[in-house]
Amino acid sequence: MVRTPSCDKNGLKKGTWTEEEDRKLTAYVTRYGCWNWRQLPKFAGLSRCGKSCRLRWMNYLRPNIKRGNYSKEEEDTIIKLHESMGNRWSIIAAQLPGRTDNEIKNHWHTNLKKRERQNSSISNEEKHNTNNLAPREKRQKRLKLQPNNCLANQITSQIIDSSPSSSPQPSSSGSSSISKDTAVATSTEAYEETSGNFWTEPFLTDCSFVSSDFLLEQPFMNTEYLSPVLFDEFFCPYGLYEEKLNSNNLSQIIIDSSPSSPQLSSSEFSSITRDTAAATSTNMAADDNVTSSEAYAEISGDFWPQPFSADNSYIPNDFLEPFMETEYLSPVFDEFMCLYGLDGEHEGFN
DNA sequence: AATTCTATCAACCGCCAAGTC
DNA sequence: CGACTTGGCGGTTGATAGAAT
Repeated sequence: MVRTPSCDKNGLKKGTWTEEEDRKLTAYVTRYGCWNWRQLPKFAGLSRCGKSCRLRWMNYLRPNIKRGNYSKEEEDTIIKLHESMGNRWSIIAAQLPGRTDNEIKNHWHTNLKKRERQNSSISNEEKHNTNNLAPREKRQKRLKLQPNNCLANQITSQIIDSSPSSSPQPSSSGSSSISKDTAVATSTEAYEETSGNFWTEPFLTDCSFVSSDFLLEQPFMNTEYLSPVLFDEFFCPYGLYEEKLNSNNLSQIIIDSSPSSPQLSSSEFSSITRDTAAATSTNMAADDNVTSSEAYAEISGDFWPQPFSADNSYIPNDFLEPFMETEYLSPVFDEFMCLYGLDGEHEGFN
């Protein structure tokens, strides 16, 4: 049932995933999220293409994947949805928590298709014509199709309503991966709290488990040190951007990227975080007798492609110590600490 | 016991839409 | 505005387990 491992022309491994590879991928995505699937294998130490990693994670390693036999309710749902929507497996999967589109597709082809054939004779001319089309034509037809089925409309609109493109959220790809994976990276309790219907409602993260008063009291709120990106992300869920930015005289950058607030597009977000780095570098330059461009390079340099290799030695280690004594864990706490070389010192919290 | 057939499902492939440069 | 990149989707493949002969 598994493919024999082989390598493609670029030396990337193909075929069955080993336990070691699974461990590496799980460890990396759990800790850092999938900030870029294409780059991810390089930093996770995997000789796989990004697509393969994504597929493995989405279909097998992701938390809360339900495996094993399908209940009658699940099968009925699949059949009903397939009747109304055809092979739109991702939409069908969205209605079955824990099931992946690939798994549903396989189950359909191996079990349910036969049952449906037995139960009903296909008389619909439209269906007949559609089934005779080449895959590409089917896809084009499907994309042009205006759903006229109530159930299909209802489900599609539900999904669109919670999608990043229809609500004012950060980037579709960026934010969805951040929000999903941030939840994964959080402690178990927090993850359960934030996940709920997480996979179908990815933008409803509830961060009420940390008090904003508590954060505002922390020493780093008064510091001039500001991480270019992770600091922003760190405060993002708590809606504390404005306070922090104002405290750093960065009021020209008014942002609030909290998941429940009006959002930014990914381009807006990245330009703002770059701007934040630039502004921070100006402060650094004043303090450290370096040019702002040098400081900027130090901060932002390879930050996006290599988010955890930035040299942040300008942050004093004792700066975060009081915070490390808290029981509160931010969704990006690990990343935050890792960036400053403090990872591992707070393991007791988990 | 050996061989053939069938079912299963993880993984690959190509295409497309959206985002970015 | 066009080229390029990325993530996501659905169709398909192919190795293997288990059943049938």
